[in-house]
Amino acid sequence: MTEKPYHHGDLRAALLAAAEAELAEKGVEGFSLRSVAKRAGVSHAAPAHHFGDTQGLLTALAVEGFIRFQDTLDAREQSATDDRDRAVRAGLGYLEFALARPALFRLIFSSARPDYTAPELTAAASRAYDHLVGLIRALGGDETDVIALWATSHGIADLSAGNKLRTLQGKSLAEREAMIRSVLLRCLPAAAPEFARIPDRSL
Amino acid sequence: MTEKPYHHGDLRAALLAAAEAELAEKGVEGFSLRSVAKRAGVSHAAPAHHFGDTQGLLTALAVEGFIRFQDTLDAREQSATDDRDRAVRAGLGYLEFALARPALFRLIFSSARPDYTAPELTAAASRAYDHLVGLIRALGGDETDVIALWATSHGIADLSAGNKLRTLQGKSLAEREAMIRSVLLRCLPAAAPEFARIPDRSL
DNA sequence: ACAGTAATCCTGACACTGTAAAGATGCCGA
DNA sequence: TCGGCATCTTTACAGTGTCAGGATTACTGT
Repeated sequence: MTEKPYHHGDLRAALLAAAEAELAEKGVEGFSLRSVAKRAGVSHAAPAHHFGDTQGLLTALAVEGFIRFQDTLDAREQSATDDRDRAVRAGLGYLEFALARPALFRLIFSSARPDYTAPELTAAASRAYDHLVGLIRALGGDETDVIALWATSHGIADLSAGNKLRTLQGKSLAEREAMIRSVLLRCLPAAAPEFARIPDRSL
Repeated sequence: MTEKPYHHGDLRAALLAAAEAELAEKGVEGFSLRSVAKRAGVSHAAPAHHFGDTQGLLTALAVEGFIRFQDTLDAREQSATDDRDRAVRAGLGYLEFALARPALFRLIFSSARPDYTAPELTAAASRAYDHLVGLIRALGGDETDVIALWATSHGIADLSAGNKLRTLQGKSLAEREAMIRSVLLRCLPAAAPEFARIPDRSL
């Protein structure tokens, strides 16, 4: 039987997985490095070699978080009917991620614990941002439109992750999505002029 | 001379002030109760009597935070020209507070450390929410409009507090306010029908 | 095949943290 | 005045992050 070899084999990945579980249970503020090591069945100082310190581990976890975040958005955008619908779906994906992994969401967007000067992290974050810019560009939007879509998507997601939006929680899933869609649509750049006046059937 | 009497006099208020300073310097995640006690020039166990534990202190601080938050919004709304402008100014106040006290902002909106079941805290939070609902009601809006204004205001504020909106940081203050105003205006319920079509002069 | 080196992981230690228990101090009412 | 009580301190303990040094294993060149 494998009696726990001295060398783990892939401790780095195991620690990242343990860290994600720890994060999901305790949140960013209750995150403990020693507890992560215990989860991975390894000594409390083992993570140091792979990640340096706690900040290093959380930075690596944030990188992974950004990738999963983008994956969630991409998955939703797959089934888009046009560019406008695509942007709206991105916003819904934003919310989906925040609800599915609230702690990870907080880590990558509202925590000071990761090192945001680390090149891998800035790269991962920039990738997500560039993707957003692409969505708006496709609609002929400008900087203001980018801020509008991002801020609104982020606001809905962040408030939902913190259970602040009680109004939405009472509704059914269909009702919720409908409300959010209508909110997100307001943020998009105005449709082509010949259709801009048609009340609510831009889709 | 006052040679440090055994009884402080108003330690509760002094601790709250020290806690706010600690929060501003170290952030929610670096907040230390012992360090707060040291700031107030008192033993590390002194806060226990007034606030129970760290959560109690942070809860009390969050209550104060909500009050200041609302004060910031109110101040901005004072100089509003009409209900529409009032709602926009509220959003700008939201941002102002987040930039002036990012850590306090995080504490009341994105932290799991305060006890959100505490009646004083839920009361303070509800007051802010009710005020927002009032703003939307005055414009003839519904639940969706409340979410739209809140989420967008919150998104801009939260992203700005975390220095994520590099786009805005480059601009001048006037440019920034103009962009945000235009974003917030999209979230408001449509203006009265006879003015709805006028391109950009709803103000 | 084998020795040396580097990578990996562990043990032990230190300073710091939050919390609880028990003692010291001074205020205030009976 | 004096006892009770709120207030604050001291002491203690378990848990945390990080560092230094030692143990174990894998890998590399010969």
